[in-house]
Amino acid sequence: MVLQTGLMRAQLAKLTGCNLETIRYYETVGLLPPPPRAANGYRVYSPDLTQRLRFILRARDIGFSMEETRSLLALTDSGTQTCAEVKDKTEVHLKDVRAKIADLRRMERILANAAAKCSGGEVPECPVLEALTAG
Amino acid sequence: MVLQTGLMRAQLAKLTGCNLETIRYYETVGLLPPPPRAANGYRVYSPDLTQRLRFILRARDIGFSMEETRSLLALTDSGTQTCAEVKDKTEVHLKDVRAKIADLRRMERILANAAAKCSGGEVPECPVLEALTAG
DNA sequence: CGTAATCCCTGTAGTTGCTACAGACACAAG
DNA sequence: CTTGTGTCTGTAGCAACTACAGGGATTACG
Repeated sequence: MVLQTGLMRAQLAKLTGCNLETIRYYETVGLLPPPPRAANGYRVYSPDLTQRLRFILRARDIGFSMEETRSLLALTDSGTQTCAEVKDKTEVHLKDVRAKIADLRRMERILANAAAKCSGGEVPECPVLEALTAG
Repeated sequence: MVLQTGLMRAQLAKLTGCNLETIRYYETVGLLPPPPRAANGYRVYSPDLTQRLRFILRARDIGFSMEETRSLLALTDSGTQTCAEVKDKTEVHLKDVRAKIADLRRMERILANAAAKCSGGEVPECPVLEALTAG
């Protein structure tokens, strides 16, 4: 099966690291639009669908729910919302993203610290919990 | 019900923003240890259990699975692992955390950009997808 | 002091977000 | 022409919560 214009599902899965079935799932729940089909009925994925899937996977990986991801995607599916709506939602997401970054940085600092201490022979009394929950 | 030494479940839920039932769930799956009980059988949560729950919630919020969270917590439940194991796991988590931070920063930049463009009257052609998936 | 409201207990059922499997059709290779 | 691989569909299973039902304890009110 050779397609000059796009990828088939398994190729897309491999390229993005996404599970094969998850791609179809995202289509059924509306995160991905139904792609065009080849003559045999097989789905054909264009580069911009590939890109959209990558976005969804990243959002998932950093802890956004499907509804939040849907809302993020809606920012780009323009024409459906007013400018004020887009701006408001964007700022809400931005605040959320910055909070996540702060949490991750805290965790990064603690883990780096623990790893450094851990280079000796003994298991240190890692102060992970204290350091992370404080501040 | 007045307790001088700790919180009851609903108080803990309110304090941490966690769902009431989720606290009990984390106990059944072993992320939280079974807390001591008052004379009437009610759970009593000490400050360090409160702290542990906060850690779990943060980890969840930034996209760690329950198993990953369990593994992070195990770093602090010392005595169960060798130094080498702790160090290895810590470094794996650290790498993961840094990847998440990179993704989030990318998303932050894009959202901030979109919000800035959006201050005018028109809905811009937000290049959110392109910018996020590139790089 | 009774009883209604509220909070906790337990077990279990439902929801979200995937992930895997079963049975049937498509197509390339030997 | 059949064997193997890849796709299709629908449906079932799993992880991580979340909600609900039925029953006991405490507190508040008349």
